[in-house]
Amino acid sequence: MKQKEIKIPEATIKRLSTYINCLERLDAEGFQVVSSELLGESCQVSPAQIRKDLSYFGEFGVRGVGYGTKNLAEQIKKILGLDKIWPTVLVGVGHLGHALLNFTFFREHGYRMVAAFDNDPGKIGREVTTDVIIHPIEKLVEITREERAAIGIITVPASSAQETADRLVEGGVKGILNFAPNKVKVPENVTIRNVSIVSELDNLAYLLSKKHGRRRLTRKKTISRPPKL
Amino acid sequence: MKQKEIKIPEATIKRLSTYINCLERLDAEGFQVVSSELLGESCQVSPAQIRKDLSYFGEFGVRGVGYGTKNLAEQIKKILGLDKIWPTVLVGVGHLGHALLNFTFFREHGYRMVAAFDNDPGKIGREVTTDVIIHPIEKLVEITREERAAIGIITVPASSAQETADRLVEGGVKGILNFAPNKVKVPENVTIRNVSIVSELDNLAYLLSKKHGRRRLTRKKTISRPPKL
DNA sequence: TTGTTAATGTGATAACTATCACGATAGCCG
DNA sequence: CGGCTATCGTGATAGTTATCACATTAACAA
Ligand SMILES: NC(=O)c1ccc[n+]([C@@H]2O[C@H](COP(=O)([O-])OP(=O)(O)OC[C@H]3O[C@@H](n4cnc5c(N)ncnc54)[C@H](O)[C@@H]3O)[C@@H](O)[C@H]2O)c1
Ligand SMILES: NC(=O)c1ccc[n+]([C@@H]2O[C@H](COP(=O)([O-])OP(=O)(O)OC[C@H]3O[C@@H](n4cnc5c(N)ncnc54)[C@H](O)[C@@H]3O)[C@@H](O)[C@H]2O)c1
Repeated sequence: MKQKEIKIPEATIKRLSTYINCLERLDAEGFQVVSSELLGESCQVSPAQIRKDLSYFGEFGVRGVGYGTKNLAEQIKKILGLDKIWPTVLVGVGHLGHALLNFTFFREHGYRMVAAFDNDPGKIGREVTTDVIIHPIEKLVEITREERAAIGIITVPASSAQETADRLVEGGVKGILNFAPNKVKVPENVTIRNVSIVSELDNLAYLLSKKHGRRRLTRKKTISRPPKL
Repeated sequence: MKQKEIKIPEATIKRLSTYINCLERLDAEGFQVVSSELLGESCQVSPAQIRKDLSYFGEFGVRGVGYGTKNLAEQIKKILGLDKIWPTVLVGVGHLGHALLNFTFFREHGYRMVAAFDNDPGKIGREVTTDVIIHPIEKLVEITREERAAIGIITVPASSAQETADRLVEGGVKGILNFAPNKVKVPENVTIRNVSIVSELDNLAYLLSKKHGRRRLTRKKTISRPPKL
């Protein structure tokens, strides 16, 4: 496949990440070779979708046979840049930050937590995991620079999210994963992704109230005005 | 707008959830009225997109003026079913489960944690928050039924995710939010949403390695075969 | 070597989603 | 009360993503 300046769907990238997981599980179950059908069954994506997703990046299978399980996982990791280590810092060691720092899955998949920061004096200096201690927020820029962290994770309250993002950018990170519910602004050359757990729940609530709630009103003009101004 | 059997884009629902947040912030900042432009600026969505999203559900604005901030937030909550309380249970009170149970935002936005479950005897009976105690996993079906929980949150290790989902379904939940990295199967009438934090990070890694990595190879046939079988 | 088989890779097509451009209209002011 | 202005609501259009269908081809067996 030619690799011109083809636009790759964002959804494809998201799926590739899940393929890795499924492939690792299938590999553990003893499948040395998987067809797009088996992989699709395993991660709930249509076989055609899988083949299309992969076709953006090259040819990884053998016609009439399938894909080498280990090999394909390896190739996808390379595509996603997970063959390299990504030094990562986290800001805001509260409930969620603590959970993320203790999530071993990350370090097993290409990310290395190199530092954590908080502004609560009571937390400074504590070891969260064996290799990460909590630094004062004032040292964020310095340490982030020093460690050449490429990714920053924001788990501070919404009110501090923007200033935290600014500091991370100053520290030189190129990507930010933001768990605070408000969007933050970053320069052009920094990538930001927002994780909105609440939106996911809300989505669920919407689907449930549509299916199990009272009947939907049909063909009725629904106008709901704001109070007179 | 007529409300026939129009298909509403999933992306619209996701955005509606974020609009609520932005509206609440703008309201707190003193804006009694917002235009689609201001709201769009605030939550980084185009004004046209916002108007289109809303138009699926009715007319909520005043031409030449804008939307009543409080009113619009209220209306969107009604659309998403957040005007009702959703009794919710959580299974697996580890690092992540603990963080979610302590996330006050949920209860302020229509969700009520009615019970938590774990299979670790050491955790049973402990109070996680003032109103939630940890029950043994064996009582899941019974208590979930009793409390009429509509939503279940899965924060157990991947290996236990499927059996947990099965129990939740047996307990009568109609929607599941799954944080385990593997997809689980549920009956037709139950809605499942997967939250993949790792995928989000991987997405970031992909974008970064594309932008900041070595030059992309262009127009070269990239074939990477699995080892000879 | 050649035919058979199974599963890939991909162009064409359908479905979905976002953007645009503008007509409609509420409020305001003279 | 009529014209002006700001902003909504929406049909038309462009762009994006998923699905389909099948030609292609590696492996294997005879
Ligand atoms: N807890 C969850 O399950 C959950 C889920 C989704 C989103 N979030 C979001 O994640 C963020 C953190 O949530 P949490 O529950 O962990 O909150 P938390 O209050 O437990 O933790 C916040 C931490 O950030 C620190 N902090 C505050 N201001 C800071 C600053 N300016 N610089 C550095 N550190 C600072 C605090 O000391 C605290 O340790 C919030 O924005 C929340 O909305 C949380
Ligand atoms: N920690 C994170 O930041 C994070 C992020 C993304 C996804 N996840 C996923 O969330 C899940 C939980 O992660 P964690 O870090 O909280 O793990 P954890 O080990 O801290 O917690 C798991 C909890 O589940 C309980 N448990 C195990 N099997 C159970 C069963 N069969 N029934 C009931 N309870 C059971 C354990 O006793 C434990 O309390 C995992 O699937 C993980 O991949 C975690």
